[in-house]
Amino acid sequence: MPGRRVLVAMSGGVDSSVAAALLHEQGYEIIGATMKLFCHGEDLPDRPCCSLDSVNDARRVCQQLGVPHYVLNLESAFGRDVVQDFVDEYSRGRTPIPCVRCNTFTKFRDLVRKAEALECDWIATGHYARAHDGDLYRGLDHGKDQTYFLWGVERHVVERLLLPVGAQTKAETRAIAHRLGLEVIAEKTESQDICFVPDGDHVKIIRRELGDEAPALQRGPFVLQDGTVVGEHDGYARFTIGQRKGVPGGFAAPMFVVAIDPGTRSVVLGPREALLGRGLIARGMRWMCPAPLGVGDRVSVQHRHRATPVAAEIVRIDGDEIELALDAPLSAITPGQSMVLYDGERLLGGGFIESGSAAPRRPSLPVLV
RNA sequence: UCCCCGAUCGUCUAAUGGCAGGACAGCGGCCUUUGGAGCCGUGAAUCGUGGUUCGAAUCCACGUCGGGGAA
Repeated sequence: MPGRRVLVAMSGGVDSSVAAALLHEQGYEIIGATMKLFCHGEDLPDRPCCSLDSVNDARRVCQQLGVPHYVLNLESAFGRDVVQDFVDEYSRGRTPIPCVRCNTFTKFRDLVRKAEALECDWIATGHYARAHDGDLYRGLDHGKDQTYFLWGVERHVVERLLLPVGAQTKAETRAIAHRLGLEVIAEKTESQDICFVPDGDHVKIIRRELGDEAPALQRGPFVLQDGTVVGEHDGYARFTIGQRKGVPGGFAAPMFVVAIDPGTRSVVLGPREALLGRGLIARGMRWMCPAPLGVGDRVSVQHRHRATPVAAEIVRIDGDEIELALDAPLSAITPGQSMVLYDGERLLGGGFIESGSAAPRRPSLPVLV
């Protein structure tokens, strides 16, 4: 019989502050915790999360609620599991998704550890998602749904997870913040950019970690799919599949990055149609649902944040590798990004995209014997 | 040292005597807890100097630059 003590992850933003306040209102015993994931050096103002200001905002909300507040220093784990991977992925010509790795390897894992140390019965966050009996469902406000970033959280964590804002809209959350007197944070802007990249320039991080000589930061050719060289770029780490910004002009139609080849440092360009794929392979597959699905099962796949999911069939599973045949083509299937499987609103699991393919693997047809 | 051909936004190009237009790139905004995309908005050019003409990117002369040819 679980009690009422809950450890709330508080970033200092609107969502997690309201989450804490709502649970407090409902009679839970709240303990606030702010995770310090990295050090910005000389602290930058107005960072939506992880800045000194944010820690102070979270502390202030806890004071207002009259509850304790802890700061968890997770800098070394975050550096190892998130920042290092971020840099490695770019070096390999892939596009990392640090938010997923942070949720999977840092945030929730250490939050649970701290919750156990404090003998909490529950943990809570300000994510727009809904948890019921160990399953995770999309946030009621589909425009704000964050399940795409949460597929790596383990089921036993979800079983103890409270997500108070997941069943309401962002507008409602802000309204509640005002009602509860959380004026300072009620109108904070949405967090954006990668939290450990202060000014949105991720190349700086790569340079800091790998130095100016890193191959991913050296000049290289822009080439068309037939091999024609059409220009020069300042480092393939500045590009991702589907990107249009920064590619040379002079074509009749917009051109997009369709591939990155770290071996030759080539950034391959092609028209919009060249981005379409009917097959997808992912690795690091994790299932959140109690019983993993198998070959022949049908799912709904989302291959990037805020993309519309498409129906697909599982055509192969080898260990943690999975291959899907898509009913409809997806654009810009990007190695390194997440693909998340759903059954309607319910999150089934996810993995990291290894590759897409133009032609789907032949779906398994029923064999008549 | 002669003869051709060419030169228009950052790029590719349209306008062949009548307001220099488009595409792509750029920039700004919206959107967004990754990177992108998308949507809305926006700045940007006739190689130079003369001449012809009511009017020149367009015709003429000279020059500059680029490409090709010529002992």
